Amino acid sequence: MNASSKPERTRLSAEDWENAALDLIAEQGVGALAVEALARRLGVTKGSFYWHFRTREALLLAALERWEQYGEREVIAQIEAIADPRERLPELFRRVAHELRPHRVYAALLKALDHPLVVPVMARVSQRRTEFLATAFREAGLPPPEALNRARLTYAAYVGFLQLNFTLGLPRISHEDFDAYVEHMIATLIPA
Amino acid sequence: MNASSKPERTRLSAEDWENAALDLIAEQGVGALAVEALARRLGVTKGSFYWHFRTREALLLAALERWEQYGEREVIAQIEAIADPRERLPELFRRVAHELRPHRVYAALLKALDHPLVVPVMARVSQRRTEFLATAFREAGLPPPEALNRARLTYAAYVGFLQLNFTLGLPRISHEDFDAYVEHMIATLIPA
DNA sequence: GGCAAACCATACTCGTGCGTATGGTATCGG
DNA sequence: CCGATACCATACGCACGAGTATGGTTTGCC
Repeated sequence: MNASSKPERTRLSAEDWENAALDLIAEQGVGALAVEALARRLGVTKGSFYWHFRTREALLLAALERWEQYGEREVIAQIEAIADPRERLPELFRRVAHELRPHRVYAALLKALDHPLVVPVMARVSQRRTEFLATAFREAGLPPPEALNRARLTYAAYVGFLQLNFTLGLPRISHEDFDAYVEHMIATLIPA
Repeated sequence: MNASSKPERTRLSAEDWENAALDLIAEQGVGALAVEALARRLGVTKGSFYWHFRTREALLLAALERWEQYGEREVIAQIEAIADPRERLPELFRRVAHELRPHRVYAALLKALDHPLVVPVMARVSQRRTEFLATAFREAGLPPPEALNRARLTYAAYVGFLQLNFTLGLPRISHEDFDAYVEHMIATLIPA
């Protein structure tokens, strides 16, 4: 029992701080990312932090870039591995719908679009994902201009869902209702 | 020329502060709502503010409630005035798409979902609007369970669109492309 | 025209969180 | 085993924004 019970009494690296920052952001939002709070969380003090980073913003930036790098690698790879292009979109929907961890950070960053540092990161990520969706819709048979609009619509629906059901706690949808909702999305957004 | 050139040298009421607060929120977000800044904007000092409100949070709360009250009255009334239920949804889409002012506040509040005070307000507003959409979809011929899911999907798409194209400045979509997008939404989300 | 209430200005206090200064302890190559 | 470098603790300074204290000015009303 020495994996995550006590705060791991080794010394820290910059990456440790970045990962801890992402955890904190996922749990309490960007606004809660304070250096003294993070230090307490890691069982050290500010003195440690300011050895690794020049400023609080530097940590935030590093954490965001880290997230941008290692964020969606697996999902995209898994989907592109599916042979039949017409099977990719429904599979993507269902797979994404049953994740949780990755959405937390994304939802937290959506709530923090005040902050100038997160805007460009979110813009890049959202842009890439929308384009990924657009090609998937083209491969599913939609003519290019419609594929792009459908991708925009789909990704907007994803983003909005996070806000409404994650951040706001709109009438806590049940497990079965959620599955029905996902199937409804598939039926209306993906061409037969 | 004495309507809005100089800051209106009359004395202020609580409502004046609330409206000014909403303007500021729409422009710069909830985070920028500071009492000294607002006071400067109105050409007075803090001394005035703390006569009208007990605290900064009290102002925010009052402003939010004000917005919740007088927010969507007209739109809903206009739409319900349309005789043919099947014409209501496309008309709603087009009409909402060509507004601007109301979306600014809503988008600003979406960015401020960190703040505990805005969450319940946004939850109530979003809930009501979703239900309004659901009945509209039922009136358009969708069976009740599907109507609800379609309403959720539609409203999520709206929220997501605001985030992606308003807050983030994703590739500034052109006017014609935007109209095409709206028509695409109508075609895919509204039953024939 | 004068008094009471409403409204506003000025000058503070105070908490909070960032950043700095400086000295201490662990770790590792030679 | 010893010095250099990496890592951390403690104790500060400092800016900024909320809230308070207190007194001044305007406005409505008798």
